[in-house]
Amino acid sequence: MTGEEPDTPEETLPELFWAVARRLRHHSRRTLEPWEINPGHARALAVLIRHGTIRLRALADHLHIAPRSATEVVDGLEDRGLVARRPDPADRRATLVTLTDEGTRVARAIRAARDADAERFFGHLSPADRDELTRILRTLRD
Amino acid sequence: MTGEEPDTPEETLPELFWAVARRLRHHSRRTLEPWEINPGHARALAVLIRHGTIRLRALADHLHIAPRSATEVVDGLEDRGLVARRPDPADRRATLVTLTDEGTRVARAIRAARDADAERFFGHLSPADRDELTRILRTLRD
DNA sequence: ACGACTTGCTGAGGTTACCTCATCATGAGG
DNA sequence: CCTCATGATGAGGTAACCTCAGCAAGTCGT
Repeated sequence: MTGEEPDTPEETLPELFWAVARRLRHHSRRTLEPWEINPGHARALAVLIRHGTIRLRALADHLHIAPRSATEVVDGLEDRGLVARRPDPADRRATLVTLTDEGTRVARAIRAARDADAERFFGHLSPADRDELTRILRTLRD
Repeated sequence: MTGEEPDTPEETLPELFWAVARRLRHHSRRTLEPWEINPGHARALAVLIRHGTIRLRALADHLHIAPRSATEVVDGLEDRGLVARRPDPADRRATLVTLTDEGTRVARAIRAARDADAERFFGHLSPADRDELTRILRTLRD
């Protein structure tokens, strides 16, 4: 018997928004489980597959974290054999981070799984509603 | 010159959603600044003003955190003089958490500020779009 | 009315995902 | 070259969670 109660609804827009965010986060956490990879690592893989080989600093910028923190993320991915570091020939201070073959495979698989998951999550909406939502969210983002 | 680039848009719905969540979070963090209160404490105050005096355990359930963690949140609020603990007359194991006068005042002020903030944030939308968004988010939450 | 179990809170200590600051090698401009 | 800026990282810190153990107090079966 868990003590959980169905929290009072209270429909302000931010609260609704966060309730959905919560569900979406849980969803995507479950999606990542098969790879035993955490959200931070998954985000890094997504950046790498989108931008290709980039400097650690650039990776940090894309992830909106400090360079020092990116070092740790890359350490983790390197330990798992998903990325490799190599010196930047153009600047010997810098290190380039690049996906290994395994990393590329995993990154692609995760992206596919994420897409499928988004489909399940937003698929309950009619196509019209999805367009509406997209349009409205875009307004809010800018 | 910050190294920030305007991240590639890439309009999948989850990404859009998280981009908005990000903005909303920053917004509400700034809203809380005047009270030098963190989001966790603010959430607890919101629960307390909504539900009145409740057991620590119940507070934990509403916040979706472990009872042990609620102990810490209450410690923090008690240090700031915003809540008080008192024994539950109905069960001497339990402690009731209650807002002090100051806590009530702060909680109300924060709620007002949050409402105003939500107004600023979602106010860019037409009333029709707000209704649409509310309806769609409600669908996604359930 | 007593032993067995459960529940409510909290001390001790751990984890995760970040952070800053100092350091060192390297690069760029006067 | 000398000064200053930049890229990565070691050292160490913090916030917000967690689990587990322990203690006091409630509940239940007999």
